[in-house]
Amino acid sequence: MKDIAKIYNPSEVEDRIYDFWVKGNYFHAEVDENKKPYTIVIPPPNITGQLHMGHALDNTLQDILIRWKRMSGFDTLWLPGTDHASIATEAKIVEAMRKEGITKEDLGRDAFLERAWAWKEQYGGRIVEQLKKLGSSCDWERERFTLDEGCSRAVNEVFCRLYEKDLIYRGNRMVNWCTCCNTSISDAEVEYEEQDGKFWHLLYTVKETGEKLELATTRPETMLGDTAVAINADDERYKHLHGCHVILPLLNKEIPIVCDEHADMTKGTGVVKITPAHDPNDFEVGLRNNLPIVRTFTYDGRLTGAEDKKIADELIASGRATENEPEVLDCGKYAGLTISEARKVILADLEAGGYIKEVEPRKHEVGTCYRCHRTIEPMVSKQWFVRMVPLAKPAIEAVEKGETKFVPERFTKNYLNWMNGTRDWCISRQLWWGHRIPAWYCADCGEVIVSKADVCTCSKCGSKNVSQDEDTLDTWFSSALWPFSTLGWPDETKELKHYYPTNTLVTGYDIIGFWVSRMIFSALEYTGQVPFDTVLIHGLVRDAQGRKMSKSLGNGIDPLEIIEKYGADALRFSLATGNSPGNDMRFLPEKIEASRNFANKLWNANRFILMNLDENEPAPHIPENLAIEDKWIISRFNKLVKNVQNSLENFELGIAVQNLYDFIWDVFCDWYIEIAKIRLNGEDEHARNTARAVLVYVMSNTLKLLHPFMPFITEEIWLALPHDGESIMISKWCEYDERLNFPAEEDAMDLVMDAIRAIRNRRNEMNVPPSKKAKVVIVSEKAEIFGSCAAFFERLASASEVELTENYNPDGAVTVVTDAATIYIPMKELMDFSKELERLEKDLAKANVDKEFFEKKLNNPGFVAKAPEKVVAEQREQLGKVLEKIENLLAGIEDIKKQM
RNA sequence: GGAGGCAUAGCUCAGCCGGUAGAGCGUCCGCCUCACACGCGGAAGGUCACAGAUUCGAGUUCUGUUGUCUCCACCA
Repeated sequence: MKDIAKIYNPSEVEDRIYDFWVKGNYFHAEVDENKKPYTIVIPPPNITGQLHMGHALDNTLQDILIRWKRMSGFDTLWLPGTDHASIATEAKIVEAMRKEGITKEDLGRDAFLERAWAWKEQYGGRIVEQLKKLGSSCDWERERFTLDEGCSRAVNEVFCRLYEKDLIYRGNRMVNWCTCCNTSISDAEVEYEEQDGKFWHLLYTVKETGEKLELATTRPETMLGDTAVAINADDERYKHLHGCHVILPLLNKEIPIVCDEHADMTKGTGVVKITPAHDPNDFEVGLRNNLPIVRTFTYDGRLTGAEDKKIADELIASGRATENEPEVLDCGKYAGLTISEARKVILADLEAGGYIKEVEPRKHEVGTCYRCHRTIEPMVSKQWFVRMVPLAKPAIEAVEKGETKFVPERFTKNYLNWMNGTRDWCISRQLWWGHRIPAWYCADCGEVIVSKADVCTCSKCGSKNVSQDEDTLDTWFSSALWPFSTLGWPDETKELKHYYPTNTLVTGYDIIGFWVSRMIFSALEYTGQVPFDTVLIHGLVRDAQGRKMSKSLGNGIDPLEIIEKYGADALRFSLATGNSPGNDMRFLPEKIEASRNFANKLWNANRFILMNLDENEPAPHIPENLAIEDKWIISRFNKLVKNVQNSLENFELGIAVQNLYDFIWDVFCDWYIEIAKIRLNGEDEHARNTARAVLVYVMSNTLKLLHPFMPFITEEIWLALPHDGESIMISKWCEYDERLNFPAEEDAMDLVMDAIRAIRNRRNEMNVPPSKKAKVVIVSEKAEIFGSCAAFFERLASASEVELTENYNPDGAVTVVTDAATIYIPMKELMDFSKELERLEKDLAKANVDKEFFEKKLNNPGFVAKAPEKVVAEQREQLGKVLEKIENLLAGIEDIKKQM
């Protein structure tokens, strides 16, 4: 028999096993109409990304589900891929170029895209390799990329269809503008941060009455773009000003006082300055009151000047301007200043002119870009939008009807809130890396042509002077199509028919709005079906202090380092343990060590079994002539199968893993293996064979249940044991079998184990070392059971011999009482009678408390009448046990007293 | 302002359908027992945040309070 290391070394095993699986082609899915499909599409990680704990958790959960379903006989597909992550990737490339002293504009679009693809080639594969280290059993042959040909085709198809249905439109709207990334971003991409700001109270002079009108603002630098001030129509303070005007300071421009519901009488002075081009609310006020929209900021965050004005004026003069086209102001002396510089200069000028009444400190939430965390500027800009109301409606209904379920259920509400509140989705981005918008503009007649195919000629005027929109689509636009674009949509492929709709989507609660909701409405619109039946939501992995892991804090834990040090199985096990759906979890070093120890325990249990096997040990089976302990462990294992199955079906992976841990460690290793040693070391060959067969049967099948959680070590061990089939990952999942329940043996073992524990406990209390063996005398009505298990006491309770008797006349014996037996250990030299008496009386007091508890319950007519029969019977049984124990204790006390 | 999570042993967390509270780590005691010291045996430690309600019975359901965290909206 070859040497097996005492300590399991995952790094020696994991890569080898992964290669073995890949060679066996076990991850690959081929449409099999005879099998029920089970499909998961991976949340595609960004190509710029490195595997972090969030990915590790997300993919561990997916791999557990997919491996379980694969073993359960489903035609399983786990479809992997990566996301081009337009803004994040472009930012990284631009940053890298900056270090070389090159800008995007230097390169031009085509050369830039070449660089981007090269980047993708270089880094896109990295995260995939990292997912493999984790053990992910994805079908790598079907790996996709959101910017690959198929996905791009789906994107164009969708864009055109939505445009034809007027669900996509282009227009001047208020958008969130990042002056750093130089692009618009969607509402979902804005993160609000509390900042210390100031509240400036300004004085605008009313032209007609000469009075000073006080209004307050947090953004004085936008005042050059003011085109009105608003008051509430019902505000008694300002009724005399209806129809009047104010003189805008610094510009000396006359702007109207308008009445609008937006002006809140209860806030501040009730007067609001209106800047339609640079504030979302003011934009709405502007539309309602037909106010001019005057843009004073450039898209790269400076104040507009003569050149900017000229361009805008030309556009307006050409007649090409569309609805809500903003005018542009030449800001004169302020032109070219950055927005923050402008604030200082404008404030200084207002101060000098006596226009500032007071300055008040104020905390407020400022919108920042989720990518670069710079302040977002609200800007009126011409962008493409998806009309959300008609699309959201069916998506809300489908979830309300339960066609897609969230686990845990509470996230349904989260989703519905998001869907109900969502505004039109700004989908165009001023970026190059992404799906270019399939729209062409005719320079001669202004026609907009949206087309799947490239356009060279204007369909309206025949001009060749057409050019494609420079912008690309929001990266989430393609992610939204992921569950079906990856299966070949818009073609009716056999994969799409078989694997779609997918089954489980596993993701974090942080992207329900970004991604989950968009997949649901997209799928309903284009495929007429929900994209998945269940969304399994998990929480964030936090650091030991409960903080979010982040780059800036530097508190992230690298899963790859953990894998290297402890093994992927230990990492996966840690992430699955104690994890309940939707809840955040902390990553503690102790936990990973505990998981590593568990793997090692398993390794050594197997080492023990292998050491005892014959060379020609038969494959796992249940042998004849089972001993009581065999029936007990088989019965317990059968229960484990049921529990694990139930837990997995309810997505309670943390509970499943806990059941496995307890069974393997506490039940199988600490009891069954120890007891099996009796027969293994004995002379009876039949008994030896039986014990070996049961060890192999239970171990091998338990490994199957554990395999989804710890794929590597279970495969390594399973292959080392006698086995049928080539790999555990394609072996048949265990099924609960009513015929393998042995309740009588379970009860009997409970009595015996209880007695063994009681003896150990008492010996410990008396500081008797395990090496000091002592005779054990058992007095019990269930002598037969104890008789058949006598050897267990020798092995596990330091018994030198076991005597069963109906009457025992103790002469200096320690008394140990359980509800099934009174046990005497003659150890006269160690006896202290008064202490012994004290102990027994203490036990008696405790037993009497228990007795009262159950009696009170059972004497309660309400309980007996209303509680389920089963519960009443259980309580009666408990009481019976307590009464027996009391009887045994009283007898023991009598004996002691006699001897004193 | 709206919505939601969490509050259980010293620490980190489980606890599904309501029926005298569990794990890991830590602590204490004893063991190198022929698979494993990444181990074995034993012990201590909890008014399950607080107050009500429902129920024969509540850590578990409902209402409120407090603390804490998160998401969404808004703040001119």
